[in-house]
Amino acid sequence: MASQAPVEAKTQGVRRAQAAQTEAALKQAALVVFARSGYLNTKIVDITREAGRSAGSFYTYFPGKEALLEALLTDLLAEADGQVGQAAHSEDFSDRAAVRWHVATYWDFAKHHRTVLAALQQAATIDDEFARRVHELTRADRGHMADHLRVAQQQGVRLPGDPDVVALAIEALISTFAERCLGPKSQDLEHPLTDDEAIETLTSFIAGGIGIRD
Amino acid sequence: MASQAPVEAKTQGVRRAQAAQTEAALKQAALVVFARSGYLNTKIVDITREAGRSAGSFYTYFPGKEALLEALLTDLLAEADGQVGQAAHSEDFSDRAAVRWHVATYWDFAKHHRTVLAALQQAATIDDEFARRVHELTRADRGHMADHLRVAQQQGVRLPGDPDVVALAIEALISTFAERCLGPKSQDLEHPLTDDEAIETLTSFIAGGIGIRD
DNA sequence: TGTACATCAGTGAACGCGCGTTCACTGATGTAC
DNA sequence: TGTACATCAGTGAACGCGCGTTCACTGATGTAC
Repeated sequence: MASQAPVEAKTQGVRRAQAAQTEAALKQAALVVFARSGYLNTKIVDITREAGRSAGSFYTYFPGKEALLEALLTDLLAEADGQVGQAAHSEDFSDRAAVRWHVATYWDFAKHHRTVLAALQQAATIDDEFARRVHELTRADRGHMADHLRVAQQQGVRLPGDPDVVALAIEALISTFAERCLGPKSQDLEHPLTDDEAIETLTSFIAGGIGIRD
Repeated sequence: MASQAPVEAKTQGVRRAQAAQTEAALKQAALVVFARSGYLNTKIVDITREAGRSAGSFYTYFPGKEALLEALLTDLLAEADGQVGQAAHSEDFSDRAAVRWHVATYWDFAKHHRTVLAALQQAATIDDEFARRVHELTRADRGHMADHLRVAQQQGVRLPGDPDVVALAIEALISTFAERCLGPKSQDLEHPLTDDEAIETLTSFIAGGIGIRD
């Protein structure tokens, strides 16, 4: 496997590949351990042990646990950006389908990235810088949603409050509900939901909540 | 002040009073520091310094930070129990007023106890035992709410999903929205809401969300 | 292709910081007579 | 009321654990000639 590297990469190649592999192994191991114990409970050696490396090896790639989490966040954003625009969607939240599209998109995202999202949340708890970044990241979403809500307003929908406030409420609802259902320590429901049930329930709840009468 | 203690309490009284005062000072100081820095970032000496005592003094009253938080939780529950039944309320969530009553009650509770609630949340992040207790405490609320939703269902209201799931969604919405608006680090809104605006918006959102057409 | 030297990923024992926790001590309060 | 001793809240320096971080070392990979 590793010995079958491309011929043109012979020079410097093995070392570079080794390094890349170790860095990837550390990130992957971090995801495993974060999911098992949570970001805050994870020690550097937990990660290196899971990755099958020595403790010192960690610092070749990351100056600390925070930097590793930032790398995971960068990966996540890169992946998310890669998927942007892959599907056009309606701007108009007076349309239930537009609401559903947003709910489903966030649900899939939250499901796929639940470990990193939970880790970011935990990091934000004790680290103001992470708190700021998480807040910044979600602000875009809220603004986006508020715009959609304003469109709906112009269509005659009577919102339960200011669009920015309602957007905050929707975000609170979806993200916390997703966390409780998908999170590593979801103990909240006896009967686990299918994705579709969750998305349908959230969509109906939000559609009704913002005043869509269908 | 301290020297004007009641005459009948002379024997043993000063010592007991001193002890009680120190314990209270530590709890009060903990609330101040938790609000300022968060539970997880708070060190024992931060609390004793805020209380104007020495580090060692802490352990006369609490075996550790967790025990202090548990004491604060006990106080909170005692206070909440003292207020139970002070107002009868409608069981029927097909009535918007019943929904509003619940929202307002939780909102006042969350506002009054926001520091302890945030601290518990943080403790639950790294401590399974606290996670279990928080989950246990909120389960009662969810069950309560699910019952109300079932009543509404019998009144012909078409819920967006299973009553237990909808109750989970409502709890997620209210608690996270309250945390974002009231929490020590609420940076989420440019224009802070009045309590009434928040309660009205939440009530309308939830009433619409569970299918009440008013 | 071969040899001698340079570079670098990876190791793990050791170091040291931060902070929780202890403990010998002080002085005030309480008790006994 | 007074005296001698006992108890206990409170002190803060010191101890030590846990864990992040470093660093001298190894062996494999890469380079020069």
